Amino acid sequence: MSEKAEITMKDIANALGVSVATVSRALQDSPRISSIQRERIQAYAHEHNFVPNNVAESLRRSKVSAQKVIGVIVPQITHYYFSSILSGIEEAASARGYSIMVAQSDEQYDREVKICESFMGHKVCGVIVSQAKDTLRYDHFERLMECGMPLVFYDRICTGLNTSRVVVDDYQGAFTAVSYLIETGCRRIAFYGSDMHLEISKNRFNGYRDALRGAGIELDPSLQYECDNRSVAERITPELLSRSDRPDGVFAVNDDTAIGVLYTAKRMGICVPDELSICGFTNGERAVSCDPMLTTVEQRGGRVGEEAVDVLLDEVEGCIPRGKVERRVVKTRLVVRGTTRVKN
Amino acid sequence: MSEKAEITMKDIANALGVSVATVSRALQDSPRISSIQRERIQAYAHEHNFVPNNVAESLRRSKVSAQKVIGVIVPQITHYYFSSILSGIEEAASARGYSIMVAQSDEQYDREVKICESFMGHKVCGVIVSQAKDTLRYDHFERLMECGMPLVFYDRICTGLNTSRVVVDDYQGAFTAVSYLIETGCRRIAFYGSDMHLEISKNRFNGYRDALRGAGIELDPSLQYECDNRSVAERITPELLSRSDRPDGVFAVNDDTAIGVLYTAKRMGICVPDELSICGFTNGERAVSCDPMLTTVEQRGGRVGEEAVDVLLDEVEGCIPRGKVERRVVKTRLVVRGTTRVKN
DNA sequence: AAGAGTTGCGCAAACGTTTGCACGATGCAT
DNA sequence: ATGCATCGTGCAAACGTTTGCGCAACTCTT
Repeated sequence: MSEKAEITMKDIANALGVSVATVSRALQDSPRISSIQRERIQAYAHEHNFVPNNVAESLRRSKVSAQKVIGVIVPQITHYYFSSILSGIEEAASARGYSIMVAQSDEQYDREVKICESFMGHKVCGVIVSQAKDTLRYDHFERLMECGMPLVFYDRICTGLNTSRVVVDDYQGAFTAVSYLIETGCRRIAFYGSDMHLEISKNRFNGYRDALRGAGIELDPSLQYECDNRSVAERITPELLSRSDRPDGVFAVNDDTAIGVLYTAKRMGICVPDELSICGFTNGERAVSCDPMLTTVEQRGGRVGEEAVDVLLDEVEGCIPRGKVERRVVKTRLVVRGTTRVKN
Repeated sequence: MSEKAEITMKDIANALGVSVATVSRALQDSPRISSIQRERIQAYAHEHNFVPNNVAESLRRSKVSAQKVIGVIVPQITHYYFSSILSGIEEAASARGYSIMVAQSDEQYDREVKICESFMGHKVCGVIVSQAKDTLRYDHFERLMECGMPLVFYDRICTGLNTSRVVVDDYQGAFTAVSYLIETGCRRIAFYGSDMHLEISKNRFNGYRDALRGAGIELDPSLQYECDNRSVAERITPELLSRSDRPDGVFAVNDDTAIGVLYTAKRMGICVPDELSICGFTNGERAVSCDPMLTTVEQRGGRVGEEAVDVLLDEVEGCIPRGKVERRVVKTRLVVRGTTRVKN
């Protein structure tokens, strides 16, 4: 039943006794057509809710311009930061008349390669990507670039490639946060960061370091941990907090970790923030779900996504000379809540 | 620079002195080709990393089968439950060789209509959708169905349409949760739910009601609130908790609301769970971020997404007679944590 | 050795658009 | 009247595939 075959330009042309070319032109408001025909055709098309076949259009145009579809690679959709970026991408893309194809790499290099191939095959007009933790080679990205596919990295950029990118101001965010901890009385501040080969980790560490230096506080390597999630944080923190020279503040690379520290401290009877200030990075849902609520650096994923689309489409639509790399930095913002002391 | 034009079957054909037809057949392992040619062609293709043009393929096949792309409509990507469903969809789809196009309705009917049109134009093979809160008419969905487009609803199903759907066992989840509250000593249990015109809200209420009845506890309408988010919960809960006949348990329609109740209670000096048990619904990240951690009904978004893809593709690939509606229910699971008392 | 079947390949049409070009019909200036 | 733009329309090619059909060159079977 149903299967009421969808209507094509040919159907319209036959019904109205004109050629397909005329229908095509009428529907794109070409000047090379009489207004009388234009209206007649548009009316008929609308009435029979005709919707142009994008596939055919893309094929036809393929020599000059690609499909209005953006390929998006995200490591893990469920992570709040990524889903907020994805949301920003979707919004910006649809505002400019583009659709998005989404695939998750699940942090695996092989999947990333497969996804790139799929995107090539689907003739997306460009790709927005945050690379998998697993990814050390980038031949697949190079292959995309060789084919002239615009590429924009976000969050986890590919350091080996000279491409457009949009990141968050990790250094400034960390610097501001740690400076705030210092202003509110912290003197011994621990650092919980990811693997130092990731750019974001390095940058946040540098912000931390420089804030301390700026205040004349000496760096203590024994306060620096490689830890970027809650379970590890809950495992290693008890040792740290039972030291005689225990810290009076913690800056963590993300909210998850910060929450791990927070609850470990509470469990040990250490009062947050009076005895220990804690600051995270992300400002996701959980930052307001913990008790006390988390002071954290807002990472503004939505904005990151929007900027990425902007950069990409400027390149796609030729506003920007092809090959020029654009680097955008979105500003972070410190959100002060209950896990830090107040200025006196 | 770059722009190294991508390679097509024609290029391969020319290079190897065969026809495009032969190349096509060789690449799809057609039996109508000699193994010698097949290998020669496949080798050449692989070496020049040829990737078939999906757009052209789809166009060619359009009479018999559509593109291997699934359209997905989600109200809000950033909501944890939806992002977990989306993740499940992506995973299941890619496992079966399909890609997904994602768009968010942002809870608006108009956007939903636009998205449906876009999906039609892009010739997706089917659509998976959870409708916007705003959506009261469903002509746009009907139009899709008229064109023979398989349609699967998840979470917020369209009650006016007889289509395939996959939902969570809201009734059972609520029943189990409320029964548990009763077992652990609650006698006066409040209900915080969404607008009763939503199916999920009705079903969860029924589970709540029947659990009470089963225990011989009379329903008290003054304990039922229309409230499905934290800010409203924080506004209305103080009144409820200062009543002389205040409840000793709360069942909330989602974790956000439950957390609102939790913190309101704490602020009022009411001890959770000793004086007040609280149970949510979702089991997202925040459920383990609050203190005490939230007892809640796990909604298993990932599984919902997978099932939706399964149902859709069975229809697309013709395993299931077109037009047969399939209704799947994924089981929920009560996750007991710190906001409920323990059995004695 | 002749017919029948099989194998391996190419031709060409088709999918639904867009667009350069041509062509007839106007309008306008000579 | 003639020439020359201008306007509105149609023809047909092209985009990169897939696939029904035809055909030549084989391999058997008798």
